[in-house]
Amino acid sequence: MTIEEFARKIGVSSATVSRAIHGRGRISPQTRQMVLQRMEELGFTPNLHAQNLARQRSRTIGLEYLGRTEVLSDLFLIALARGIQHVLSEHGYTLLLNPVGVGDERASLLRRWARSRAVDGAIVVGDPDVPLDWLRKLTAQKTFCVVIVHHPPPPVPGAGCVTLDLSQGVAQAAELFCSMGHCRIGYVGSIEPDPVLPMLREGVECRGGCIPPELVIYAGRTPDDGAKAAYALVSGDLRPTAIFVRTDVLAIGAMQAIREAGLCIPKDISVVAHDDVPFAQFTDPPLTTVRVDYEQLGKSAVEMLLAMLERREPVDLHRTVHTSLVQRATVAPPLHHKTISLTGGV
Amino acid sequence: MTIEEFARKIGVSSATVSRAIHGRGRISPQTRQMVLQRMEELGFTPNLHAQNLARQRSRTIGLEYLGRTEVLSDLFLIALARGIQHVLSEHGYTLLLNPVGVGDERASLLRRWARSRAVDGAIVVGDPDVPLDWLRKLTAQKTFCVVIVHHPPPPVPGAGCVTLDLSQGVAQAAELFCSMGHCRIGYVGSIEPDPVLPMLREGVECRGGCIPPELVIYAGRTPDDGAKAAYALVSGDLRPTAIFVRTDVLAIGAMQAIREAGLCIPKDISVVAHDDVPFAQFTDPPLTTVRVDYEQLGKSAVEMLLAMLERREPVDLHRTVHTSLVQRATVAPPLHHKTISLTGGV
DNA sequence: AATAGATGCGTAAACGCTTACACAACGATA
DNA sequence: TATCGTTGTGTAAGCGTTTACGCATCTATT
Repeated sequence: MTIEEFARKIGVSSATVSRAIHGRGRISPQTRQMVLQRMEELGFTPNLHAQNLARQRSRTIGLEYLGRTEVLSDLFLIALARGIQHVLSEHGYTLLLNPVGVGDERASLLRRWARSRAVDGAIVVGDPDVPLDWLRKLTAQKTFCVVIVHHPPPPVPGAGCVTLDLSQGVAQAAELFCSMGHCRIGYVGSIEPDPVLPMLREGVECRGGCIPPELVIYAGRTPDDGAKAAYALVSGDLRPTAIFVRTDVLAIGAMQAIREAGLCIPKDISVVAHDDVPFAQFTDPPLTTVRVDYEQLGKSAVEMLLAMLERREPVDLHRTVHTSLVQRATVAPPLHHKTISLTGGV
Repeated sequence: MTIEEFARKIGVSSATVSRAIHGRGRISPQTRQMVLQRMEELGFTPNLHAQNLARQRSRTIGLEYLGRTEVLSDLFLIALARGIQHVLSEHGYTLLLNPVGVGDERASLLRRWARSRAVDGAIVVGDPDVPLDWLRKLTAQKTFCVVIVHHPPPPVPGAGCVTLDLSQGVAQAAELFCSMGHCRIGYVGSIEPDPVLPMLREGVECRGGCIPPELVIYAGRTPDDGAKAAYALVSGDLRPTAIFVRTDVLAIGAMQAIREAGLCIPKDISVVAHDDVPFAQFTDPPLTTVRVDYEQLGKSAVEMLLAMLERREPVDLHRTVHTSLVQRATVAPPLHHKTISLTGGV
């Protein structure tokens, strides 16, 4: 049923129906009520594509991740998407997730979406940053963007930024390690470049500890990657008394590898991870990890984007989200008094 | 840039550009190549809404879950969505995820999407089934559907069905329990109605075991729910020697509760769960669970839907996906020879 | 050389909305 | 009573595509 047919059927013009739907323009309250009610009765819903075409906007925004995995494969992106969708749906917007493909491939898909007006705007998660010229091209097409990055880029008109500052949580982890007496710490990274290692190292070194380069491994993304890295660390000549693992997903594999090596967490080796995904509190023992409030992050980003899209006035274009350590049970003081054999366990 | 502007700019008509883009209609190969190349150069992308309006279709499908949680909150739905999106993107389709809200709320949103032509079709996951009249209304609006359910509904024109048959995996679990010598088995369910318990009970009883009604608890969805239920089971008068937990997510909490009760898995109590989500192999010990190939399930459903949408053939409107048990390390024979005190551990 | 069918392309009419504008009806003011 | 703003509604012109149709132009057949 088209708006024209529907309008005839209830004895008004299509313009009146349109005004009733949007509550804008001059229309008497009675007529509006009547139209709305009969819409309900007859089940009329305006054609979305015609609306989008006429209004020159789609009330849809895209979520884009420039990293090497897909949005639906990463727990943290899922949490982010959830936060975004909550706010979005309250404002009648729709979220579009870029499908498969990686990095550049998706970056250019987003540009197509922008050009075809599939989306009015986008939230872009950097990995860890966002190419500046690409961002400029996007905003030049009147597609508003909010980027989520570790370091704020130079201002780009039409683009906002929420920076995810990991330093606090990581500093707390360093402090915990050192206060427990750990001074030789291993590091299992995910993918380079990685802003976390320098932060952690600074925190550790200013307290007299160290993260020796030979105890740094960039593992990858999967639990298996984490397992391999942990095994390497733990079976090396100079076993660390504690390790920091860049993501909980890596850590779940790392912990398994450590167990299988006959070591006990946290007695023989302490572990701190990063992200605090939902399963982190259910590992054995529960994982001490840096909490990132991804839902909050998503909300901040989308609120900023909506402000840009709706008001079209320069809102505050920068926010920061911080992290903090949540202590559970994978950290304990090191065993200084004896050497532990790899296979013997405790 | 509109197609008209672009066409003028390269010296042809808009119709020619359109024909070049779609490769349909009468157009010389040379012209087509030229247009395509200049599109690349000038960065022209047709307006999606105008296309959708003119073609009366959006190449978009919706994924709908009629249960009580959101799509992005359930690991199994995420896996499903991933499988769907893979196939979809190969065919130039887009996936739309219904936002927040539960059950009926979303069911009526999907109807709106269908009426507004936001989606051409939908994949509907029942919980556990799909209201028949609702489905008929949907297909009556020319929105093709594929439902994923436990029991195939009577045929509805315009709707396909893939049934997820859990019986095999559950039967294997029953067999494993019994062959190990467990005969008093506890059950932690999720939400009723639940087709699994009858299946399990049948398998257990025909081998001489039992699932006493007092050892059946419908817990909920979260790990905490699972923990509470497991604690109740394990601290009751008649402790089961093995428990079946309806989902891995419940199980992860249940296992923690069992550990905290001082019991050892699998020595003191065996656990089998259901779903085989990604973290299942990384619990301690690795979880024996019924594997559901959600990505495959999603692929089957979307292939069927695409066949209907593209009108290739009256495809086979029914498929079945089966499950199977993956044995890891949470099952062992029961300790028959002594009574275990709750707090004492082993 | 005349005709018929292909072939390639342009013109213009949808597709179903929104909204600027026109206009009639009305009460308030001069 | 004449004038004026105000209010509610209808008319019609976009929005940017797709595609049926018509018209040249070309090749193949007689």
